[in-house]
Amino acid sequence: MSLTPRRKQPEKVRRDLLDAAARIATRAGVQTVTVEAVSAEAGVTKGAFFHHFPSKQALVAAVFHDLIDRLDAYLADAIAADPLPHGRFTRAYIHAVTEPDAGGSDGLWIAVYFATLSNAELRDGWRDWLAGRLADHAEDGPDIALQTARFAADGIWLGMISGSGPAPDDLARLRAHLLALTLPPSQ
Amino acid sequence: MSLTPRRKQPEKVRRDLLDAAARIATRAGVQTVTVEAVSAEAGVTKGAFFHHFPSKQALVAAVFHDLIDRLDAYLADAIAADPLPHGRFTRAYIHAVTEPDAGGSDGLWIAVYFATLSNAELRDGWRDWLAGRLADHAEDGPDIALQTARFAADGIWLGMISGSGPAPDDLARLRAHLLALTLPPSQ
DNA sequence: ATGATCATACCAACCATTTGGTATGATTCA
DNA sequence: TGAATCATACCAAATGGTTGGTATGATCAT
Repeated sequence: MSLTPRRKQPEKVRRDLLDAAARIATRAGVQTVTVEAVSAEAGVTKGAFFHHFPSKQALVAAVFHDLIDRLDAYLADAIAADPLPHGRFTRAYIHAVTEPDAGGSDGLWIAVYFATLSNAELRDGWRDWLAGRLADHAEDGPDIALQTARFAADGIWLGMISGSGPAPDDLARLRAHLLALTLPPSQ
Repeated sequence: MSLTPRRKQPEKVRRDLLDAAARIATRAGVQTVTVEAVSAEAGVTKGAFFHHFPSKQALVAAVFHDLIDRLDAYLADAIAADPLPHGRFTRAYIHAVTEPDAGGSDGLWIAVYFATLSNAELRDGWRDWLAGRLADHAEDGPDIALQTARFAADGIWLGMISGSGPAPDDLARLRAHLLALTLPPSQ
């Protein structure tokens, strides 16, 4: 690990491009994510961009999968740390979606929205991913209370990224309430 | 309604442009809403478009306000028809958001998403509108169960427009469950 | 070791298309 | 006639993508 920086470091450039795209989407909105803007933000030229990605679409897909992977890792950890089986997945999902910096860097979730909603192909990818996770935790699927809690988390997330979300202390109350909803019926 | 063809009717052209924009956004996504596409869909040229709207931004804003007005009318009706005071607004909101053709033409809600999320100014407009409605029905605001139900409705709506929504019968079950959540605690 | 060889990583300039917007002229209505 | 309504033709800017070329570093025969 030499201190003299490697002059060519393709992996880092590729990573920088991915991060730059997410950062720009977070900072200035979806429509400002252009190939040139991403390249400039990463400190590189368009030529380099198209060396690493065959198209802008490919970059978007890469950002998407990158975040999906992060989300998967977060969920797996949270589920493993949860001693109560019932509603595990839903609780982890609530945390991941509701805490802005759950997946790593802050606000990166806006990029998920950007990738997901603005593109039909990735929209299907998101749907399939969610269906897959629900299949992995089949017991969380049909339960109507858990379903409701997950949709409420989605709604809160939508509010957060669209600026009409709850105030911070309201958010904490809501999260606690949603988590309470995931507990088994107190029969 | 004369059979003699083609009298000029500027109001109708303006309406057609608004409807065309919403229709295109619904059919083919946000980024396909261009002034040329909207003009063509309305059976008119760009010249006519810019005669009725000073900019594309103005068109988007008009679509937004148009749908807001429709939503307001729908909510007012639903609230007036609801004999139970507690949770009136939230129930009306659930219906409006959860039933695709609640506001009039089918699927027009995607245009709300398009107008709201893709534009900072209109995002603020949506937030202010929602805050205003909640102020009108202050009793529905802080109640955590009602808050949860509204956010869940938002989440369902998000799923519907992003293709990852619940199946039709699941949707009916969910709506019923959300409506049940709005009833006063059975003390 | 060292020089030739070659693939990878990157840059700078350019291209084709699309987009929002404008200028101007033709019709239509009052 | 004169104002409103629309069409045609055009423009400047931005965008995704391409091209030709350069710099760097790994490989390998010598």
